[in-house]
Amino acid sequence: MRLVTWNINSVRARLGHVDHFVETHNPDIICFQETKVTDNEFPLKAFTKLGFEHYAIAGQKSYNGVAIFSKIPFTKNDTPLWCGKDDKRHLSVTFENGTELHNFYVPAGGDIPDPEQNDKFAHKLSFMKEMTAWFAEKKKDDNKLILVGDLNVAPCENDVWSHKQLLKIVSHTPIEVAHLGDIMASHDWIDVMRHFVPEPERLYSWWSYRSRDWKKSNKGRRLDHVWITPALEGTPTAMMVDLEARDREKPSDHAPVIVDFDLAP
DNA sequence: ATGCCGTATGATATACGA
Repeated sequence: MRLVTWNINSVRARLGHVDHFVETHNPDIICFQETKVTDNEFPLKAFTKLGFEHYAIAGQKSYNGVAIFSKIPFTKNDTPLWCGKDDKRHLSVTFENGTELHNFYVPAGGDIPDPEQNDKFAHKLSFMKEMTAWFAEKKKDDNKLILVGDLNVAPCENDVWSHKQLLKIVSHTPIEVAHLGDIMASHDWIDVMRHFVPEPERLYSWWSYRSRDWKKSNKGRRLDHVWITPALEGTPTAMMVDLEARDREKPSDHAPVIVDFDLAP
């Protein structure tokens, strides 16, 4: 089973990229973030044409939005109102073998890394705290869970181009890294990307639009994640960040992360 | 942190991304 997480930065602006990606990598399941489209405007036909018969979408106008497309059947689960907002940042589905997939888009958090001065940063921290409490509440040793998405935190030193220079930059501040660590501890989550590419190797999934040559400057960050619970330990067989997608004409600023599992959900 | 791009919107300026 091949699973993908991809912050697409507008699904409608990126349909050609999706076609190319699916033809090249033939995923079974794709989780998108930042679809930026309401459910009634979602370009579903493009996905059924690609063979994704099963889907769950939760979007809003302009901002946010998550979606799951799958060739494997699932049932959609109810999800909480994170921070009391219905802002379309989480989808959860369960496959027939009981594996539960969670697709998250954690708030970006704005520019100033101080919850007193910046409501967006306060929202990000609260969102992560709620995730910790929610998964702690849900925890059972035999839970087969996969969590993917744009978590907007690059936790390891080599998840960013300069650990030292980004310590006060939102996405790599110690408080965010600690909050992400709390979520990981809440269900003993395993970081699948770092299982395949351990520190101190550099590992990024996002590069700013603002550099002239993203590949040459390579000032990236690992904001996208794939985690599994211990009940699924050993099932991932390969991981790849698709740099080619980031290098195409008018790309998303995030690259797709591909993980292969020895699983038949 | 540098550098200033990209998406979306009752748009031609502004919010947001990170």
